[in-house]
Amino acid sequence: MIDPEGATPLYEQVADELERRIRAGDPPPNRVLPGELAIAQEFGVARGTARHAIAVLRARGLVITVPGRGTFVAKS
Amino acid sequence: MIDPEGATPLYEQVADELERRIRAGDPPPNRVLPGELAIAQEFGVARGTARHAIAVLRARGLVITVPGRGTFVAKS
DNA sequence: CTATATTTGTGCGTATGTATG
DNA sequence: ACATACATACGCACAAATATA
Repeated sequence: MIDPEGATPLYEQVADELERRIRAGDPPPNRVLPGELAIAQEFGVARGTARHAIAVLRARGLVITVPGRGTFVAKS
Repeated sequence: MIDPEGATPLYEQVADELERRIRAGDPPPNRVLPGELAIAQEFGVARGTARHAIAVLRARGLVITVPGRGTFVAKS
């Protein structure tokens, strides 16, 4: 699922996978995404990489991050 | 005692010092360790660093943490 | 039963240092 | 010089569990 040796950056691979899930309705709109640590652990990457992936989703308008609360799936 | 400039990470230095105390019987088995905030203040580190140090002690099997109660010295 | 205080759990934001390609 | 990735460390805020008044 995640290929550390691949040409595309890890944070992009993680972002793509998370986007795939969101579009599949997991998690649904207005629900929180797993936290940075949870994502980092699941994908076996550093927290910074998980953060970077979330930033990509934010740039894509898929999620909204609220400091101290979490990252929510934007209502499409 | 704690060297912020040292090569070894702060959380490890704190963990080592706490282990030294535990082995010296302070605190004794089944007694609670100082809380994360107390440890952080005493050593002049952030709470996250104190948490990390406690996690190390837990991994070493020296302490057991109970949410909402505290961290206890494991009976050796 | 409710309220409060304490402690751990979680989550985010940020900064710095190191290593690699 | 730059991008990627990891590790460490700081801070802040809120949630959950526990104990007690």
